Amino acid sequence: MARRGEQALSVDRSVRRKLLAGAAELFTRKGYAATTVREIVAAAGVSKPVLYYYFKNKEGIYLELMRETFTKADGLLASTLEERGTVTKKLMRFFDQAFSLFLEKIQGVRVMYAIYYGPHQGAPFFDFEAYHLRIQQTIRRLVEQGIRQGEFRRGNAEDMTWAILGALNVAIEVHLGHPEMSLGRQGLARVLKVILQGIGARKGTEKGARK
Amino acid sequence: MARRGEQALSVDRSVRRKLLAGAAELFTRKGYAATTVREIVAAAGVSKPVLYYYFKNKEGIYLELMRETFTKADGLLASTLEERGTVTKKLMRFFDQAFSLFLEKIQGVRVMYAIYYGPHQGAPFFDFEAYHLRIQQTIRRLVEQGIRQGEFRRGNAEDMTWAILGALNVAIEVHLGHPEMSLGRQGLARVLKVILQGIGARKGTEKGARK
DNA sequence: GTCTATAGCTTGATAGAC
DNA sequence: GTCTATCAAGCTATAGAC
Repeated sequence: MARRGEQALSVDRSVRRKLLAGAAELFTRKGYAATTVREIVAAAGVSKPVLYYYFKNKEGIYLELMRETFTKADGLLASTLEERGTVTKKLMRFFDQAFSLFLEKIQGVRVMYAIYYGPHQGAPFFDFEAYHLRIQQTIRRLVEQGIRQGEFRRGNAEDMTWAILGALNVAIEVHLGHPEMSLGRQGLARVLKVILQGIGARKGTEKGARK
Repeated sequence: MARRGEQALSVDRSVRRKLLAGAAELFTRKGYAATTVREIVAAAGVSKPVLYYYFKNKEGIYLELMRETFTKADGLLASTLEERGTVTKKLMRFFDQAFSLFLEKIQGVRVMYAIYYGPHQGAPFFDFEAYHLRIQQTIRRLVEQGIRQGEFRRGNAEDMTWAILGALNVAIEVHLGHPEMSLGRQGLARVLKVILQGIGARKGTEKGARK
């Protein structure tokens, strides 16, 4: 049963992926509501029942697509908090991996953006907010840690969090709209550094920094 | 002719505004394609020909909505560059006014976001990119000016531009998704300060700032 | 089961009266 | 400036042939 299971799984994976990829492309281009199950299965080169086998229905494939897109992000958030080293290092690594993850799951992210900022189109509820919040809180904890450890300037942790998050947001959104002028991982790292230089405490000038 | 013109204009304005506001609300909630001319005129409490009188057609009201949303932004960009004073002051003032403008035209911005990140839905082309680019270039010029004048640290102007723009983006997007936790004008000003403190040159420590 | 023709509805748009 | 009445084009659903 194990062998059959594995074999089935590999075939499974291939068709499953095709369906998910096709659905993502169609959801992005035409929107969730305007995309028909027919089109999805046609794009994957399979028949309708195949979709209903792997996913319960159109809602199911959408939810699975969102789940698949965000599930790795959750792991990244958890591992970031557990990491050791300076907060600066943690943030740099987190941004680098988060951006890589974004690139890997960009089709899913596109669908997310369309649903989040556009009309719901009857798409089933998926808790995007929870992820936004978790990312924000992770960064905030890092910032607070940085302040406690004297690595960052004493100041409003909330404001610093938004400044940092802004860099990730901008990198993602530039890439979504203009992939050809994307900052890329290196660019994002540089922008983050620009911001951290403002947040990082400078040795010997802890106070009196502002005029 | 002046008097008649004025009178006509004031009545005009009222119905026009109602149509534009209703259209914005519907485009946001249901999407451009799914919104019918009938719904728009019903929301404004007028009959169909009224819409065709003020705007050429459905595309026309959409384009006018976008034009109305972005036209003031253009003036703001121009006046910002002409202003006098420190670059920091200019940036602070620009962000404050840009955010106020965003709040004033938030319905139009919502429609823009939906079209930009979502499916086009057959909406006529509107050059959002041009505005994004113009905002980016304005900030970039300010940054370069700041560097030239010794007000900002010598560094990659592009990276600094993205860091700054990130703050505005975040403030706008938080407000769009969670108006109740909006940074507001004050919050945005604080976040911008956080970033500028990193970009601004510190007196007497021009070099050797980083470890 | 599958395809196709068509009836009926909805849509964007206009003519002409007031 | 605004309305009623109406149009043509396009879509959806389905009856009925195969």
